[in-house]
Amino acid sequence: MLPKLEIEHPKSLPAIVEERLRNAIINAELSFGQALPEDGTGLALGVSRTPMRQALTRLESQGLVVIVPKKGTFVFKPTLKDVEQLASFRLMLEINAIELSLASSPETTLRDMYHALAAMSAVRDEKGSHAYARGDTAFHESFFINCGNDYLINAFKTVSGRIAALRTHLSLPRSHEQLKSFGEHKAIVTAFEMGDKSEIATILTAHIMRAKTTYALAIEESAAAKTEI
Amino acid sequence: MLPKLEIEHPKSLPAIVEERLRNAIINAELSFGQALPEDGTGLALGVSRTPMRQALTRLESQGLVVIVPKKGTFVFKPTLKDVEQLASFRLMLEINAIELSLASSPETTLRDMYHALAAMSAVRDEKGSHAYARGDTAFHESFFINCGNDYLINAFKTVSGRIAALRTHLSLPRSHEQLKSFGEHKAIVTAFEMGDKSEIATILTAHIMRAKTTYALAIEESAAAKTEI
DNA sequence: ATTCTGTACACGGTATACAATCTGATAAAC
DNA sequence: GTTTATCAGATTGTATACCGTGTACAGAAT
Repeated sequence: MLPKLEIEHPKSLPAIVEERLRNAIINAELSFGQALPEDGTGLALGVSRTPMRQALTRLESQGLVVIVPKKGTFVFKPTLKDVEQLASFRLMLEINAIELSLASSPETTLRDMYHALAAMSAVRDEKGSHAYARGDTAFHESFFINCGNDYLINAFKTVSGRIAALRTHLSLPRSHEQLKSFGEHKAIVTAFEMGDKSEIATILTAHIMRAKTTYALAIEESAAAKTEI
Repeated sequence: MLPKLEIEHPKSLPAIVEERLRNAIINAELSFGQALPEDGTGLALGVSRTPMRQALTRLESQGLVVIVPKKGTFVFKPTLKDVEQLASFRLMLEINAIELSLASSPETTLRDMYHALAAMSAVRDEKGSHAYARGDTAFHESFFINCGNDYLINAFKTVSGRIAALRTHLSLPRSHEQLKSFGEHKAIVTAFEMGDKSEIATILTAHIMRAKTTYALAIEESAAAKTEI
């Protein structure tokens, strides 16, 4: 018997570009509405148009960029309607995912939630860093990783980029919100440990709807700021 | 104020190819696992590899084709696990969509459901035609069209191709199922008219789970047939 | 006869060239 | 001065050439 000597295949260029752009959008290196020309002018990635094009096509299906035929590709720009609909949709996915996780593999889910919670706790005071947001993302991902339904996971993946982008773009300046947010996360874990589904749903609803309000305010503010100028 | 005079832009080649391939997969013109080379060998679409590639990339994100690096692109091949997970996921989406439709625009939803029901009724006896399946698809789409949440619509769109493909590929030979199916659709409309949410959920669950069982059987049969040979 | 290996071929990965079209600016006409 | 016509630049749309990799088949060695 031969020992397993698996090697990792080199990632394809489109995959690398996609990941890089995704992170750039999520971490606010690129701003909403920013143009992303196919030839990569300005973004110093040394790839030709073909892989770039493919990456942009994939990002479009994740809603992170908007491709306007014959005009160009731009980073998505969230509207108030987007924020509201996204929050409702996300709530639906998360409630289903967390209930499935509770039913099928509560131990590993709990472990993953604790991990994320610890990471968030460690960086709670670092203002302006994206570490807390990453922990937040990881916390919510733990429901999906353990829910056991690949389609549900996939549905979350296609919106998680937008959710994460909203978080980093719109919630940084109000870091006192982090306190409330952290408390809610802990409450979710507690309710999960008790196996109280309706309590989980209640807290999750409050949590996500509060986040929605925060983002909605931020969007209105930035819209107001624009008309002032 | 000017009247709105929107024109439809000519569809891009990738969009045409995507739609054509999508329909071909859904209508069983292509079989599961079939290879789809980028240069279109065999498929008489006269386009070059670039738009073909883009179409395949988009179809991959809808789960209709599988792209294996350096090997090729193939029509997806549903497994038992797929069918089960897809049914659960679909059920979740549909229950949410139909409840939203009931809350926000019951009249137009009802109208759309009646339309689809009439179309199904008209072709109920044509065995082997895809007309009934199309009506079925239209019926379920009416929840999403009227639910008012674009993300929910989008999530459904990304799985509707697979659902429709399962329908045409795996349910045709058992056309006596159509009778039961038709009755369930009518029952859904009745419950919707009464505004009875829990009744809707009950029927919808039974409806989708029965479809799941049908597909699961068909897959097991075709797997058994293969090992016999 | 079976297994291994070498080679030819086919296909996807990427880069690039050329065509089509949109945008914005500038100039001309009213 | 306002409107329209024209043109230049830029950017996407599409086709294709080249390269690397995977696969299949045939031939050789055991």
